Amino acid sequence: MTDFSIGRLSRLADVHIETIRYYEKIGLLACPPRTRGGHRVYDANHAKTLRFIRRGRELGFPIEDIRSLLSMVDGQQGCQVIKAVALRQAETIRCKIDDLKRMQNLLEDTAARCEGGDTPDCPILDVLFDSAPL
Amino acid sequence: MTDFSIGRLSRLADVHIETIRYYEKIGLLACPPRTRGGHRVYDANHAKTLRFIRRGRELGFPIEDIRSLLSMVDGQQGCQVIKAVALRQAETIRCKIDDLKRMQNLLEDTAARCEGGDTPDCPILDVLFDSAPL
DNA sequence: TGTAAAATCCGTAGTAGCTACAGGTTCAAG
DNA sequence: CTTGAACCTGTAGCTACTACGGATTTTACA
Repeated sequence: MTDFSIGRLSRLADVHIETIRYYEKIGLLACPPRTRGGHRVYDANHAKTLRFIRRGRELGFPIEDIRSLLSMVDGQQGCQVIKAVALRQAETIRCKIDDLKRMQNLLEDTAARCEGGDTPDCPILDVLFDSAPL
Repeated sequence: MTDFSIGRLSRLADVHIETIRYYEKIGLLACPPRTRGGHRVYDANHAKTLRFIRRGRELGFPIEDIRSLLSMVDGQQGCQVIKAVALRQAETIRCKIDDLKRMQNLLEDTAARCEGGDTPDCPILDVLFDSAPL
């Protein structure tokens, strides 16, 4: 009832089969028991953990951070450490957003100044050839 | 006068030596002449191209896009194609920003609701265990 | 129960875009 | 002429998967 194959787990958690095996190989997801024939048999706990992992990846956590978070779930660290990891991640993301915004502005402003004609000088190329910092 | 070693080019363009050799290997940067001993000798054109590449990478262009852009510089396509590449890149970046903003909001909101105490239930973990879409 | 198709197995290699070595050679300053 | 910095090549490693090939197992149907 509560047991399912890797294919079913894949659909349940929306994670590719190969990725599930990969997570097992790197020790992120516990090895499940096997059938006599060698097929993996998962249960609800595996599914819960795998969704946790997928969710963390979606939020941009590196694998090693997710590994830490998972050990915290089992451990007794309370919230502080977890909160710290989350805020560090939020800060990392904020920096990425700022970088991307600068890129986007430069690209769109430059493209707007480009008439798209056949003139030999193109402001986009000028920007690319210009080595001023972003 | 206008000639320099790979180390000097590296400092001029702010690109690691290994990366310069990598760009040469994948055919992005022209092979420079060599000294009798086999050391690479660059000139101002190499430097200009390399800065173009670095700038493009900073703006998030994939290598293959940069390769296209470089061939356009030599070619006669005019601005249209270049503008299209730039706008496509701007759009890609906009999507990335949107994704990241959603992640950041979720992380910061959740962390704010976390008291950081030793209570067994942590809203951050709840969010991670929750499989609702972002 | 037999069989055919779908699912799963494992291991390896490939992806992007570098980075880091090891072990040797060459160049430039004094 | 020596010494130490810079350079050479080639290979392996990084992150987080993805794709493949060829064998085996499971499952659904007759």
